[in-house]
Amino acid sequence: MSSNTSGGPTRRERMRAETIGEIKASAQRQLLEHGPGGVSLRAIAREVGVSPAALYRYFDSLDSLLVELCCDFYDELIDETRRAMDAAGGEECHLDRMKAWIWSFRSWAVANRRKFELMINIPEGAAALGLSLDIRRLSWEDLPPVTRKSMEHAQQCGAELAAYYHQRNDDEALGFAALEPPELSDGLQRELREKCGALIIGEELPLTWVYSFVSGWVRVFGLVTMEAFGSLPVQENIEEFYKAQVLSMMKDFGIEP
Amino acid sequence: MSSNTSGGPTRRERMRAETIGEIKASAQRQLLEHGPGGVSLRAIAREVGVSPAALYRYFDSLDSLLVELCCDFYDELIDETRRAMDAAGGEECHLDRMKAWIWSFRSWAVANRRKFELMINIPEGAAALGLSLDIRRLSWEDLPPVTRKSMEHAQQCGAELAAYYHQRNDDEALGFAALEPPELSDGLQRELREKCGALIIGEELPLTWVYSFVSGWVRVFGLVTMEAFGSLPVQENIEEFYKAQVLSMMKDFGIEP
DNA sequence: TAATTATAGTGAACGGCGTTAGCTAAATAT
DNA sequence: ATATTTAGCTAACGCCGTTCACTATAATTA
Repeated sequence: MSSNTSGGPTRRERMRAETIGEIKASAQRQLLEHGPGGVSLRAIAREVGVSPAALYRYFDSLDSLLVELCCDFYDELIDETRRAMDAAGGEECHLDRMKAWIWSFRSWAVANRRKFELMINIPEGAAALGLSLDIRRLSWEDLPPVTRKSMEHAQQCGAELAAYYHQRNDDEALGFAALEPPELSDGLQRELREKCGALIIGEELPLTWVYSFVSGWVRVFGLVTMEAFGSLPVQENIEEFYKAQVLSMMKDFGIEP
Repeated sequence: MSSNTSGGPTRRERMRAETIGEIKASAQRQLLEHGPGGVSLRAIAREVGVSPAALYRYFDSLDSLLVELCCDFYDELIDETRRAMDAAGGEECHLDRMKAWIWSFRSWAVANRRKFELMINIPEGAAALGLSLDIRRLSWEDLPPVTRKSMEHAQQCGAELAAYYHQRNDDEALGFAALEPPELSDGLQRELREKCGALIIGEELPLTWVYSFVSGWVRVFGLVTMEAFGSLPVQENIEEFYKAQVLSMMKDFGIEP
């Protein structure tokens, strides 16, 4: 007597989904209160009103529960970033959309320090972009889920850069704009183009653009993690400092506002 | 019957110091093998050949043992950096000494990922520079020990920047060299000067220099942490990429090699 | 409808953990 | 020689993640 004949999810499937939701909600509460490492299966079981062993019907282990949480957080981040980018302007506003990406990344990470901590410390997630080497030989579907989400997030920005590049390239009056890198060996050039170009940005761009992208990526990553971990020297005027840093970056890239 | 009459440490003090050494050594072994979080008091006790409770004669808790380990690691890092800087050149070579600082920081962090992980994740250590606000009202001796060490490390580089500034300032032929920041509010200007200037660099420098220093600091921190956590896009030609980044930074600051 | 199978749940146990309390023996100090 | 400080012990408390054997209950099949 399954309701599957009417197409929708089974009654059991609904119950199961709801239970999973409760478990995750409880785990998230504990994460927000005690930080990663303060999340305990037994405490979750107590809160949900079930025996500890029962949780193993829903998750393989505490770790895999945390990984799933992590993926959810990436989805949150990606959604919010998408919204912020769309609010910044539609087509032809790629520069503003990139700024919106940076800014919403920062705000989300700061407003959700604990979640962000977890995302950074999750082993497979941290090695997200670093795995690029093996990534090339792996199909997208077989990547560790956190890695995939993390790349999805990076690509939001990379795609915008590519669009911006084409926009400037089509309009001959604008010409090119990118940081001129020092002389680079063939090996590094290839690595930059293959990994960062094809994987992050999604298509092949000139070396100057790829180098600029990676340089900017490192700066933004540094800013966001330092602020989230509380090790940014500036503390009272952080927002302004951020904006100044973005302006400096653009100036370095030869982009005037 | 204490050997204290002859000035040296007591027999008991020697024993105690040796035991502390054994404990730390065992803890470090576990850290290197299993990462932070994989260090257990009971396992240490087993390895040292003593009951778990006995360890509490030497350390207040597992956490404080980890904090002490952390301080030792900072000493290691600071020592190695000092060596590298001295090897890079004596007086008048401040630029090379700063490069050496960056480079040895990077190599140490990569060669000692596990230790570096611990240093980053130790709560009070991470908030090192971020605490600057309260730091101003605290005497140096009362700072959390990890914070002090971390600042000591940063100051190694900051002092060099100050010396470089004076060198260029004295020699009128060279003039100034620093990144021109965008227009900054009075509040941010004061914060930069007070916290980063007085605290990191050790003396007051022009705003352009302080801004350049903090900008560079963020970039280096981003690079080092990303590489240590394996999330740097470039993987095969990291060293060259690093050197390129340093060159780009210098170029941005208006410093030609 | 009756028999069967898949699923969500239980309780008890294993081995691990950090930490505390109370005790003993040895080393030091008086 | 006596008193005191110190290093060590055992045992226990209350956590933890995880596994195992077992039971109802819901869904499927004959």
